[in-house]
Amino acid sequence: MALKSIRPKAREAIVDAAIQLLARNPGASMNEIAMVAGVGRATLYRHYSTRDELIAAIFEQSILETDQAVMSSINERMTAFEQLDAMLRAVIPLGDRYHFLATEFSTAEELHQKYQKELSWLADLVHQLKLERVVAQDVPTHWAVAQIDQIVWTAWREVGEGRVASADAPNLALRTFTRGLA
Amino acid sequence: MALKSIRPKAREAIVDAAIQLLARNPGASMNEIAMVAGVGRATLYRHYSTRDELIAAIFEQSILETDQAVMSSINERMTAFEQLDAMLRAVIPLGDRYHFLATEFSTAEELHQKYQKELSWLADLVHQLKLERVVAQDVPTHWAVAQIDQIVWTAWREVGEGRVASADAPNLALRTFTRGLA
DNA sequence: CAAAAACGATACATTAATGTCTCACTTGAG
DNA sequence: CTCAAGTGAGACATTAATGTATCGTTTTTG
Repeated sequence: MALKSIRPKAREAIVDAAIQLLARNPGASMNEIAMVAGVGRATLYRHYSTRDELIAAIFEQSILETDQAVMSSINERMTAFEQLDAMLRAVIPLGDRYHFLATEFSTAEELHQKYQKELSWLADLVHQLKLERVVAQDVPTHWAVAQIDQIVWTAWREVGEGRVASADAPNLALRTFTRGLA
Repeated sequence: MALKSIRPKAREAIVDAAIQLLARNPGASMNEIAMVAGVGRATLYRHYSTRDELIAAIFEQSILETDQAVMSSINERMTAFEQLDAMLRAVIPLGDRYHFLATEFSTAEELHQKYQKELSWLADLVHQLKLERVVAQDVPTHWAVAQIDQIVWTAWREVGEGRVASADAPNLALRTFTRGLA
């Protein structure tokens, strides 16, 4: 088989498969993950010696990737509204990774703190959106943050199911967030 | 113990506990469910001899309760917008039950069809909302349905966490759906 | 009060997933 | 080419959950 890739870093394949599977079904087994990753179960355990360790790695990578995607798509000179727009465009394609952060998985203290940091960034953004009158003052910040979470996840899913074009999703999401469906 | 309730129907307690637990953690064990229901594990199995059977019962009851709650809160003379309003008020307190229908659980054919019926009812409502210009024509119906799902679930959770007063939740949800957060 | 039904507790077999280990094979570096 | 490292396959022990069965007790019903 000339196409057989020459042993690409197994860790990446494992983490990708795990994110993909666990985002849809939190109960996915190590066996399934190994198979989807195209890797022996033993190899999986060589890289991540327990299930918790694997999940922690996924969690960390999810934070890293989404954080990096967001940070490299925004800058200080943008308005909060523009930042929200850029953030949605950057994050929706990573919806599966993003979902890991939203559905509180691991209870490990360190990871939980990193996630809280992400959340507080979002809360800050919402706060600025209020100052720019994009979000009304009387909307609870928690509610707005939760809506962003849900809209990102929904947009990713709808694109994945082929019901919304990937190019349209960020526009639809942004519009839904700010003006609703009217 | 004078307060010890005199053997209320165990089935209700079991189903309630199961809905409550499984909505939050789809992997909850029969043991946990029995304990939360205040019932022996053996008794649980006397009523539902397998886990799948229990889940099917929950699924059915969830459809029944939400359907009944919705149908008894609306009537033909209401506009679609008023129906949406009434539906949110009726369903948000049942958010955990509602979530069962949204997160496709059982793959049993019969149950799946019942759920599809619920979904198509929602799709019809969205269609009428478009005619009433509450929802814009160019919003995909699937997207609108997904938003209703997500908003109901989010509202229930926020109320449960104590971040939103239960009296405010339906207003907030309706407003978010129609006008967004602006 | 007395029989029948439902219950709690507990023991037990079964199953599925986790985690460990070994061995033979493939790949890549020197 | 050779050797070390990484890999796949699979055997194995361990654990946790599922589902079954029994027994003594409590509750309900008639």
